[in-house]
Amino acid sequence: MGEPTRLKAIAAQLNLSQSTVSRALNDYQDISARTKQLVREVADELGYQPNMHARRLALGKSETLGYVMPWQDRQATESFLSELMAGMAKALAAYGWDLTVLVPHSVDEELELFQKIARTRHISGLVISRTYSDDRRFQLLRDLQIPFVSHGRSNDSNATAWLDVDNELAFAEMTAHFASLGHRRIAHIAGPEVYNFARQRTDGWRRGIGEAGLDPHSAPLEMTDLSFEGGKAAMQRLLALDMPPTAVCCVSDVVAIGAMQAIREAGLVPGREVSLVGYDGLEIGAWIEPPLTTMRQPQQSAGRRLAEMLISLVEGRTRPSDNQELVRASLVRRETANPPVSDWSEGRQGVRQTTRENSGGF
Amino acid sequence: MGEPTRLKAIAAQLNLSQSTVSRALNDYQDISARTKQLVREVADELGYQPNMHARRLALGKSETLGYVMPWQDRQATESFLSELMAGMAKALAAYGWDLTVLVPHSVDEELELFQKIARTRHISGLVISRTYSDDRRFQLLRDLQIPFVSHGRSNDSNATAWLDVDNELAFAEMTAHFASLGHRRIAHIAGPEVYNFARQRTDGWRRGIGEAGLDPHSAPLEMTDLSFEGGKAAMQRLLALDMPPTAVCCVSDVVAIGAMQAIREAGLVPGREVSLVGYDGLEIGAWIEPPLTTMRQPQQSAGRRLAEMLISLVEGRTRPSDNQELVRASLVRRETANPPVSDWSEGRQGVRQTTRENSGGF
DNA sequence: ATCACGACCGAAAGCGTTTTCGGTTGACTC
DNA sequence: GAGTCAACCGAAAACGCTTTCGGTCGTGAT
Repeated sequence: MGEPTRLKAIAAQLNLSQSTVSRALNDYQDISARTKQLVREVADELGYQPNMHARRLALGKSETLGYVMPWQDRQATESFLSELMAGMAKALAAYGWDLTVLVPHSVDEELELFQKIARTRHISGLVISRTYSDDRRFQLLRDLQIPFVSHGRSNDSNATAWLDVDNELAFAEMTAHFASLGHRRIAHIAGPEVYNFARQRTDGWRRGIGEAGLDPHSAPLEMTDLSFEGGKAAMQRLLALDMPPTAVCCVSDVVAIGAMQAIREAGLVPGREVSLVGYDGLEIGAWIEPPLTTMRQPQQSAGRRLAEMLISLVEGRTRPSDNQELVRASLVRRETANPPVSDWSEGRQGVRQTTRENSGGF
Repeated sequence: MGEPTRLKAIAAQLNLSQSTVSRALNDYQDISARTKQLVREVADELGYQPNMHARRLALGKSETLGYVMPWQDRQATESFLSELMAGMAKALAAYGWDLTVLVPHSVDEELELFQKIARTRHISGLVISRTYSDDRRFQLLRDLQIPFVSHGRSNDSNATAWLDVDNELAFAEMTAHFASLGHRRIAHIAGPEVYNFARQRTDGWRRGIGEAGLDPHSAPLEMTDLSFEGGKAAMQRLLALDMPPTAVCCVSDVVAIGAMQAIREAGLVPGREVSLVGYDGLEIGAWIEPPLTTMRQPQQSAGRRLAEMLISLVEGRTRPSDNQELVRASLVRRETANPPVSDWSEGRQGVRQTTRENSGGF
């Protein structure tokens, strides 16, 4: 209680000047070891903590990073956001830096926010996420000379700092996994193309299809938004095909859970007639029936890396292009990815309204 | 690009002194309307934004609030955390304040963190959550004279600021709801007593039991931790009772979802032989089979209120005890709360290993 | 004994605001 | 036409830190 102890107080107590104390605490070379020792002792005893504002004003830097929270489409991101942020905050705390969260209501407001930050400079670096394939933010942040790292790449991220999962590899592997289980009709429920990660995942799936010796052009592909309802509707469309898929690579867990619902409502069981794999590694996936097989990337360590990269950028120790990191997602085997059951879809043909020729191919 | 514009620059451009410009921007009375107008125009044109550190140093306050993220037990809280934080951040942004997130690893570290904040004062107020019935933080924060508001009450929160859901009312209503549907054996799966909200919910359930004319002492009560597994295990214990409940009030959605799993594994269907209601209003509850009935409180507006209360505390406009707010949770009717089916448990008696007398009671 | 030179420290100038305290105008009173 | 009083503005101190620039020692070399 009372007033916090300032530099002045500890200087007075030791009959030293304020500047000496400051340099002692900052480990300057021109202060004797003995003095440093003394100063540190008294500082500890008095519980000295520097006034951040004074410090940051003098230093001209803020030691504060901002995380731009993706908020336009609440649903999909929510669940692991806090984990990511916790990872960042913990890493920053180790350096004595702060994390402030920024919540723009719209894209335009986000760009305005950047302008403002460029002027106040009270936030010295930004982490952005939910990157688009065409993402205006990259150009703007470069122009404004705000250090930043993106969680996810973009067409415009060749020379900037980023941390991304290898989405393409993940979905190629996912597809290969299905192929190795014996599936031949492996569909993909894709997310909106504007999101770069959605495009990457589709690319990965397509690559996997090709590598499995299947035809990418005839492989079933449905697009949807990143929601439960979207996944459900997309799956319904897939089930209405002449040759429904026996396996589905879903762009996200939430979408996959929606797809499972559609499968059940069609009188089938997820993981039997139709296998599926989600993406994100949401814990809830383990709680549904049957538990959803998925792919996970560790969010907390991602947060840590993002923070570390950004700090080194702000400090000028590295260049943006030195901070590009691709991490690998890993498969979380649960119960929705199994070998195909033999020809269930033929049995269903009778049930369906329209009966066309099964187009050849596979 | 280039240097941000400072007060000095706009003063020079207008042949005014720096202090005049400052006062003009802050709408002091001793500056002529004309001058104010001029200053504001030039400021806009140059895109002036004050240097936060200088401002906060001069003002002696930080215009930054901290949110202490509950991190000890990751699981249960995660999902709506980001929503809460978004609510806070948005509200703060309207005042030009910042939100920084704090992630202590342990209780002790949290207390240390408070000490540090008390000295640096670079965070002028705290929002804490996950309150315990006996919560040391309240006493400490008062001693340190750090303005704070808690999201949830405690034994020690009579004179401090808080925002809480009326947990007791919610669970009393939940229980009454079951009673009105015709249930007589209404159980409760409770959370750890250390959490104040868990205790409140148990109290509410007990009150509801009494108000329904049932006997609180013989009503089935199981405690567990706030996890899927915990809920599952607790439900298994309830199902092993001589007279299993036909309805269960669950302390949280996650616990309820675990309970549903146990019900299914016992060959029963949630919402038929055993009804249940969760708490939290998680979206995922709508995605499982059958969709989980639950109770919800709006997280985002809670965040907003927490921020507003804390600002007014920091500004000294109100006293802590003026900021106590109880909000009401509302029932989200989905499909797991239905009238009891007639005497399913008698049929099960044969299946069970031990067959005791059904004790009379109700 | 002088000079140079490190080693160590103090004085003081910033950093960019806010705010107090006077000081200069002009109009208005009597 | 001297005095009063607003109205309006500038100078300067303060906030608490960092950092530059000298300055004072004692030591060793000359």
